[in-house]
Amino acid sequence: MSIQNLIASVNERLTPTELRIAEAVLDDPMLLTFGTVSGLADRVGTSRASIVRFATKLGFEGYSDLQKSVRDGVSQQLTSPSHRVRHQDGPAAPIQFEIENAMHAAFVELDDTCLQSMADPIVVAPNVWILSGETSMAGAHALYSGLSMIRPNVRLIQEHSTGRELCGALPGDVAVVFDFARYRKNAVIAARTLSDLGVTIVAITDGPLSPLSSLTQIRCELKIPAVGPFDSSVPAVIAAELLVAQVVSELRDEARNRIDRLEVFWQATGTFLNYGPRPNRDA
Amino acid sequence: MSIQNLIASVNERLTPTELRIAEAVLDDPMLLTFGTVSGLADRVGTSRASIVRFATKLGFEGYSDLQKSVRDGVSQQLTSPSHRVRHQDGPAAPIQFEIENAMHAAFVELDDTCLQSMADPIVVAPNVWILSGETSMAGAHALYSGLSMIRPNVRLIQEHSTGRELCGALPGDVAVVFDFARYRKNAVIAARTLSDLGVTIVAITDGPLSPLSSLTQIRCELKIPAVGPFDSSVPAVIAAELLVAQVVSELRDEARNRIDRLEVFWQATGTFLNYGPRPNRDA
DNA sequence: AAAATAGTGTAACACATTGACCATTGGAGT
DNA sequence: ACTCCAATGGTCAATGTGTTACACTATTTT
Repeated sequence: MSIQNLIASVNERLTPTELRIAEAVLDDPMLLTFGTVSGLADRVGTSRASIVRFATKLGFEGYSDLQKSVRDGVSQQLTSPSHRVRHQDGPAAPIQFEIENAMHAAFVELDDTCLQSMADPIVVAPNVWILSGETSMAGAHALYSGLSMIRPNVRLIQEHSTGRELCGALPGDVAVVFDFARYRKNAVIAARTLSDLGVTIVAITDGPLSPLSSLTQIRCELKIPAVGPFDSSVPAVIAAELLVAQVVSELRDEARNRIDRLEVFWQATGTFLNYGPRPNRDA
Repeated sequence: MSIQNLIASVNERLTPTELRIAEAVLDDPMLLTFGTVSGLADRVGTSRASIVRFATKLGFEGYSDLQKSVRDGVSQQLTSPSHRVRHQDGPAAPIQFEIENAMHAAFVELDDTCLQSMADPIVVAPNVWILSGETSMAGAHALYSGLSMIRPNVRLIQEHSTGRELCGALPGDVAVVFDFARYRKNAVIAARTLSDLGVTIVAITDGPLSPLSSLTQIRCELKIPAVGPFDSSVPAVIAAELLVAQVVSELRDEARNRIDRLEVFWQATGTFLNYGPRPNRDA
């Protein structure tokens, strides 16, 4: 059983310090294979005793025992060459290539100018409506999730309730519409109706030939790769996330305040398991 | 320069004892990687001092220096590509770079073995339940969208109706749970309850330290980059899409038939604007 | 508010490793 | 025979290792 699985099996019972040890070990397993108790303790910023306790909690006699176990695993890996080939190229190699291509293209398309032109109307609009076909819902959901955390009056429209929900749309509002080849009739018609109403349309779609492209200049055009029989949502999700980030940077304090208030709610309702400082946070 | 080459370069000047040491080391390099002076001395049948002299003759400061050199070589050999990816990201890497790194890591993690272990239970389960925190909903939605097109009884559980919906779960069912750092209490508790009920848990999460990891062996562990103030859903979406593709390839005709029937419905209800052959189709 | 408990660090320990130093061996040359 | 010298083995203090017992703190329970 690998050290990762071993940690996984007890991760609920780890103390804060032991968690830090686990993180360090998972981040760089070499620390265990070659390292010493003292080295690991210094690296984690704890005492040697805690390292030993960590080893015993994992079910070993002590650190030496744990290290021996890890080394045995490493020896096996080294002697069997199968391990090295397995990870080179997965079965998804062509898919991987396609998706990475599409991602590159998406990042090129979503440059500052494009993102700004899409974010500007969202910043000032009283209401933001998000429309999407059922199959490209992942991108719409990412946008909804992000936007609704940083500004009010964001609504994700489900296909079955298009009319009922959209009847509240007013001139000056913004509608962000996701739609890709084999364009959903429902989404396109709703977008056209909103456009006629004076709602600004922001289109996230797949090319100048899209029916959405004729509705608005504010749009981005993505390359959509296939994963198995279906289209990938990854480009749409990236577009949504970058758009959210752009809106955040334009709203500045307003967005930050809202996030702070949201955080208060989360803490009060005990939404999350841990409230410690996030591992990767920078804004 | 490898230890073999190093020995070769001085083999003319080795004393008989040193030759025996060299033979032992070449025969089993692990002796050097993990062994001690005493161990090696006993194995060769000589004194510890001779081992040290051997090390200095090879050009090192002492035995420790030699061992360090060997270990560095070994480390490079067995550092997996995914690990290398994870470690090359600097402190302030641009978003694009971070996301592409995370994608690479995701493709490495989601190899055949991993995808199969996750797809197998989904293929045979009577019911599939998809759980997710609100913030990682995009991945869950991608999975729901894909799976529900290729098999029946797939349900996406919203946080507010967890209890009402999940009470229909039975042993033998499968629950696919998305959850990432700052784990949603709701999702974790629901997963644990289902697990106790005898439902197979498939976890898409962010490491062995996730509370989900202690529930099941069937899981994948993704690196989640940050986009602005929020976490990216891209890795979760990719995992979902690859998983769908894997399930499709295992279901084969059953999935194809279902897609065909769905197509008939779409045509009958005029869901799409154009019915021409899809641009990117291959399965 | 007091007591019990869990978590953590400090200090002491027993032991292993290491390389410098010295002793012994064994053979080659004078 | 004797010296010389490289090769080898042994000893030992210094350092570093893993481990354990104990004390302190924070948290929870009573």
